[in-house]
Amino acid sequence: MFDDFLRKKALKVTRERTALFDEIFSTHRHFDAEDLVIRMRDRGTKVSRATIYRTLELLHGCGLVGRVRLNEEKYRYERLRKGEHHDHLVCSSCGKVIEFVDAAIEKRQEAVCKEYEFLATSHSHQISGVCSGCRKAAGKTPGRVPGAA
Amino acid sequence: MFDDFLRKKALKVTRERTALFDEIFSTHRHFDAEDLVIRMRDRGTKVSRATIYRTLELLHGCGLVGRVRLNEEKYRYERLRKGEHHDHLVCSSCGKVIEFVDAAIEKRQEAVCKEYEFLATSHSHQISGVCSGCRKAAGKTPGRVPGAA
DNA sequence: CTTATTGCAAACCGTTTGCAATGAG
DNA sequence: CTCATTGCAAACGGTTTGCAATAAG
Repeated sequence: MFDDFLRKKALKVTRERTALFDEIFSTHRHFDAEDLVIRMRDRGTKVSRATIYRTLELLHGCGLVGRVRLNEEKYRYERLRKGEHHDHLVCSSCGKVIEFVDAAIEKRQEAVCKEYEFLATSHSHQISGVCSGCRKAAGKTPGRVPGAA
Repeated sequence: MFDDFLRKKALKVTRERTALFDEIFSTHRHFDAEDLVIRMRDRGTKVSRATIYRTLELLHGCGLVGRVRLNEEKYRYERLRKGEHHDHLVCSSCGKVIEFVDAAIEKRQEAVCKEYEFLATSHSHQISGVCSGCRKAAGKTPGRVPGAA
């Protein structure tokens, strides 16, 4: 599908782009650019950081990959499936990201936009806190992840 | 009130901190660090960028000022009044920020957290799109603000 | 006096970009 | 062949920090 997008735009299907797409779509995980640098290295495919950023931009532009700032300095990416949408619970202790969907919230958002005559194009909704795992482990050296908020 | 916080922590009430607090609390506007640099200069009080950042950190830490990344590279700050909370509609054309509160959404969030046994400490909810002003002005060179997304 | 705070400039960190070399079509 | 793409390293933009000078308590 990325290929279709590229061809339609007369862009080139390169080894790097294909490899990145494959790697990203091989899991459902959320990731940041640096994770991808490492995953590509581990996988044995060398791709420069610049290309990673440029490709993520393309994937984001065509709607295949979502990009959000969860109140951090860096972007977080996730593969997207069309028509699907969800919000996030972010654990500030271990960095875990839980996805949730709530129809009532979505509906209320539409109402709010209508009220302000606001034409929404996207939204991001994140709840920060401590996940159940870390709450249980409280006191027993919670698993602080390197980059967690 | 900032003074109380400082004294309680055995920190010093300096000319710079007082001036920054006064300036920030003189309006309700949202602002970024750079706005503050300019507002302080205009006001005739010279304060270094470093001190601005350090003071914002303090104000944020004690809950007097909120800090969010509205999917941009920089932080956005806003004065907070205790017990008060709101979410944001951000116009990607003119940069305007509209605040909104919706009890139903807040309630649903609590339900979601309960479901995942997640202990929420904060949340940020932003809807991006085009405000009514820009929608009306559409076609007539919308007022793109320098830093708008 | 003592210790926190300030301003400066340099460091930082993630991301973006100019440019020459490379490779897809 | 031609033009997009790549990798590198340097640039960027906002934020943070080490340090010597300064000022609050």
